[in-house]
Amino acid sequence: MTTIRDIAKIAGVSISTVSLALNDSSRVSAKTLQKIEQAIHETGYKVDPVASSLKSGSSKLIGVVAGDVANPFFGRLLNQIQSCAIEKGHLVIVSASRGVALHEGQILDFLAGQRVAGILLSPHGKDQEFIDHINRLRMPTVLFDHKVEGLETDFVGSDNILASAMLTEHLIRLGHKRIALLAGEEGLYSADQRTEGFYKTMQSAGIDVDKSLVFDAKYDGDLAYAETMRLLTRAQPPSAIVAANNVMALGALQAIQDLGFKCPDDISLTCIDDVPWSDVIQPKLTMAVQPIEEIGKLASDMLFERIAAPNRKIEPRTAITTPKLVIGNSCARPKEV
Amino acid sequence: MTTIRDIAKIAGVSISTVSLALNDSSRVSAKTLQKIEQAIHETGYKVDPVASSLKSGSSKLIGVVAGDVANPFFGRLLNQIQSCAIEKGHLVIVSASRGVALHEGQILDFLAGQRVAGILLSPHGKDQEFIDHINRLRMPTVLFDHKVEGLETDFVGSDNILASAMLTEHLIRLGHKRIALLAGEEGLYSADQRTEGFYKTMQSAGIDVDKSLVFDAKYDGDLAYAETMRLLTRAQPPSAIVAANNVMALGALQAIQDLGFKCPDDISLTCIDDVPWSDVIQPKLTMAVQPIEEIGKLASDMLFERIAAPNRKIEPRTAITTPKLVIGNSCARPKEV
DNA sequence: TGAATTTATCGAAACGGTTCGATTGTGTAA
DNA sequence: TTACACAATCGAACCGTTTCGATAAATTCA
Repeated sequence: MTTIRDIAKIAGVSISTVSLALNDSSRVSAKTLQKIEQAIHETGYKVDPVASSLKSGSSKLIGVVAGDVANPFFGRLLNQIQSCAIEKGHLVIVSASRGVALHEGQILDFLAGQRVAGILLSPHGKDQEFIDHINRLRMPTVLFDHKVEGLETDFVGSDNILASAMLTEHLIRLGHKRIALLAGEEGLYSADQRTEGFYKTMQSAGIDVDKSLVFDAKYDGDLAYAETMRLLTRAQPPSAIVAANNVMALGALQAIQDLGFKCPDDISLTCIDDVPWSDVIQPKLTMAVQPIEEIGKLASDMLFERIAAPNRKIEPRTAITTPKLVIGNSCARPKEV
Repeated sequence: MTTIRDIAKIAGVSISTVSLALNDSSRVSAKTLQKIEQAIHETGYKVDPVASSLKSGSSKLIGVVAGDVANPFFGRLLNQIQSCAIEKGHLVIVSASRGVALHEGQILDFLAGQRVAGILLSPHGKDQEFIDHINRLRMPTVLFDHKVEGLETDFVGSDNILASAMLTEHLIRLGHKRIALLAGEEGLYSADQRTEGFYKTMQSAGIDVDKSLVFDAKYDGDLAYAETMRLLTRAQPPSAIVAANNVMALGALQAIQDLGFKCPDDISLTCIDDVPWSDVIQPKLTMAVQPIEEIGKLASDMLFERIAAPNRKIEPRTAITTPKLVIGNSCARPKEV
C-alpha cells in the first residue's frame, strides 16, 4: 500500500504538507499542490480511513439503528438513507435494536467506538438512563419514528395522530360507529399517538368508544390475526377495523378471508402505512401512507447538516411529515344503518 | 476515555501485558490477569476498535453489498445476516451496488479501507477486471445470488434452474403449451439460469418454445406490466405466464387485473421468489420460493468460518439451496384443451 | 549444580494519518 | 533599512492499539 509518506517523498515535500493539501487545498501553494496531485495520481494513493479516524476522531460512516430490519417500511427508508449517505461520501452501518442478542445501548456504544459521524435512530428505550446514554455519546443524532421526551435531538416522523384521525374520520363519514382499533404496542411513541388520534376523532364525532374493541396487538401480524378472529365471531362485532400499521392490517385481512367474510361487504378495513404492492391486493386497502422517502431524506439532511458543522450549536429541530389518505375499496357503508 | 495505558498503570503492569491479556488470557499469569480484570472492571474500559483495526488490520465489521436494498427479499436476507453477525460480535455495513453514484468497485475499496473482516456480495460485475479487483482485496468473500465464473470464492445461491423447471413443469402438467416467460436481465447469472430452466423443461416435454412469448423484463415490475399488457391483447395470447421473480409477477398480475382478465380463469400465473404477505393476495400465487433465511445463514457461516481461520487455505465451496414449490390458486387448466 | 528450556513480562517500534507550534521566506509599511 | 505581518512549509508529538525481540525469572533435565 502506498502511504502519505510515499506521496511526500515523491512530491518532495513533508508529510504534513501532504496532509494539509489533502484536507484543505487552499493551505498550500498551487505549485506544491500540483506536485502532490501528480504523485497521488501516479500511485493511486487513497488516505487510510482507519488511520484518519483514529487521529481525527471521526469517520465516513453513519449508523442506522431501527427496530425491525425485515419490514419493507424500513427497507425503503434504508434505501433512501443509503443514497443520501453515499452522496456525501459516507457508508451506512445498520443494525436492528430488537430481537437481537445485543442491547440497544451496546449497539450505540459499538457505533460510537467506530467513530461514526452520526447516528440515525429509531429508539426503543425511553427512560432516563437511555437519555443519559445518548447524551453521553455527544454525537450528531437524529431520531426517527419514535420521539423520546426529554431528549434534545432532532426528530423526524410523520403525523401519527393525523394518520389515524384521517382513517377514523373516513369510516365515521361512511356511517360506522362500532369501529375496532388494532393498536400498536402501548408505550411506543408512534403507537400511542395513533391510538390517541383514534380516540380523539371518535370523541369529537360524539361516538363512545367501546373499549372491548380496542386491542393492543403490538404491531404484530399474528396477534392481529387472532384478535380479528375474535372480533368477527363475537356478539356485536365491529363494522370496521382500523389497524395501526400494515403488518396488522394484513393479519386482519387474512383472518377476514379465512373466516369467509367479505371485505368490505361484511367489514371495512383501513390501516396506517403503505403495503408493498398494495395495488394487487383485493380489496385494495384504504390507507394513510407515510412519505417514507421524504422521511429518510429529511432525517439524512438534518444529520449531515450537523456533521458538516460539528461545532456550531444547532437547536433541536422537529420535522413532521403529512400522511396521505389513499382510498381503496376496503371500506363501505355498514350493513344496518 | 480510559485507554490501555490507564489500565496498565492501575494494574501495575506494562501496556503490552495488558494487550496480551486482552487478546489471549492464557499468555499471562493468573495473578496478573486478575489485577488487569479488576482495573478494567473499575474503569469500564473498552478497547478502541479503530486503534485496534489500524494496527491489526482487521475490524469487527462485515460488508454486505447487494443490488436492490428496497426489495423485501434483501430485507429478509439482511435481517438474517445481521443476527448472525451480531452473534459473532460483528456489525454490518450495507450498501447497494446499483442505482447509486458509486461504482461497485469503489464500494468494495471503501469496505476494504475500513478493514472489514469479510464481504458478502451479490455481484453485479462479472468481467475479468471485476474478478481481478476482488482477488486484489485478498479478503474473505462470499458471493450470493449471482455466481461469477472464474472467481475463486464461496458461493451460496438457490437452484434457479430447478425453480423455473418446477413452475414450468407444473404448468405443462395442467395442459399448458403456450407459456410465456418474463425473464430477468440477460447476462445476470440468476436470470440466465432461470431462463435455462424454462427452456430445458419445455424441450424435454417436447414443446416448441414460441420465442415471441419470451421477454427480457429485467426483473422490473413496470416492464413486466407493459409486456403482460401486450401478451394478453395480442393474437394467440399465452395461456400461462412464468415470471422469473416476484416483482415482475406482481406487475403482471396488475396488468391482468387492469385489463379485466381473471387469473387463473383467463390466464395462469406463477413466479420465482416469495411475495410478502402472499397469503392475502387474490389469487394466491403459485411460487417457487427460495429459503431466504437459510441462504443468509449459510453465507454468514461460510464467511465467519473464513474469518475465524484467516491463514488456513479453504477450498472455495458452493452451496445450492432447494426452492420449494408453493401451490396457490393462480394456475388452472387452459381454456381450450 | 550448571546448562538449557520455558514462561511471564517488558520496551519500543510500528500502523498511517492529523495538527500544533516553530521556522523560513516574501512583500509591505514606516 | 528595519520591523512586522502573513503565507507556505516543516518537524515532531500524538491517536490507542498490536507485536516482535529482549530480558528476567522460573522450571526442567542431565
